[in-house]
Amino acid sequence: MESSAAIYRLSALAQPGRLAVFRLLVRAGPEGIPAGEIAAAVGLAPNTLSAQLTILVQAGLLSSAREGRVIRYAARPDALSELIVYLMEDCCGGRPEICAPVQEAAARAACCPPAKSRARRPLRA
Amino acid sequence: MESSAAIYRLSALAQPGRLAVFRLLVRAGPEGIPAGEIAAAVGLAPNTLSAQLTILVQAGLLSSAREGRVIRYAARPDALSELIVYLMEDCCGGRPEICAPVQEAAARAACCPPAKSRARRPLRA
DNA sequence: TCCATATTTCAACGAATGTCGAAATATAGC
DNA sequence: GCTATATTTCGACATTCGTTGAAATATGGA
Repeated sequence: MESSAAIYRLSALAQPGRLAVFRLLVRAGPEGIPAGEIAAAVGLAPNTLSAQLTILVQAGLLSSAREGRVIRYAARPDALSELIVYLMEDCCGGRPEICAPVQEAAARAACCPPAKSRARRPLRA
Repeated sequence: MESSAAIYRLSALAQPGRLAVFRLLVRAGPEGIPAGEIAAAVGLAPNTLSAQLTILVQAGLLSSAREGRVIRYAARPDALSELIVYLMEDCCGGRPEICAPVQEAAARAACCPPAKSRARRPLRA
């Protein structure tokens, strides 16, 4: 992931309204939520929310799809993966004890059993 | 983790200079780097860097320790864990296939073999 | 004590950001 | 075509943010 893309995603998330929207949509899953319902849920004016949604979409964090009169927004899990990987890059540099807790925390947060234990090769060191 | 703390950390990272500093210190490990060397590495004026370091410290992302005339700054891995966990919270809601890729990506990014395979209980569904 | 080095603090400036009201656009149903 | 609903776009405003130059503080050594 490129540095500038990471900045866009981080600053998109670094605002109370947008973070609330993103977390709401992460919880909502792939079906997403129409803009109007999002506005009601997070307590933002429709036009204000529209501006924030635009920023989240441009950052790649959300996808949008029109369904008749409503537009559904959904979180893009890949965008989150990429950002996390970028932030953790080279985080141990040969000292596994440093980033192992980070890894474990991420695994726990994922709140589901590991898909299948695939071969894990240490990239460095 | 509290929402406001997450906002502080995200906006601390959402700026090119600060993100460069944080990543540099993540790579540098627990020994950290003196402020002057950081300034030279990322190409910021000492006073500008000082302001950015203050923001990163206040967000809890860095620790600082004076050593004689220099002040060493180091990344706090726990702060990153907490932020990642917060962003991934409830990310699957009963649909493991959604966040499993995120979890695997995080595990790969950690670039070291899993510390020890401790019991992994699915938190939800 | 005096000086050099390392870092921070202060005040000020231009640029970017978030929110609001009003108007515009898009879709569905009659 | 007309009306109602859903959402976006536009223009303006106050606020916040990042950088700069100058001055201040802290530490170590002669």
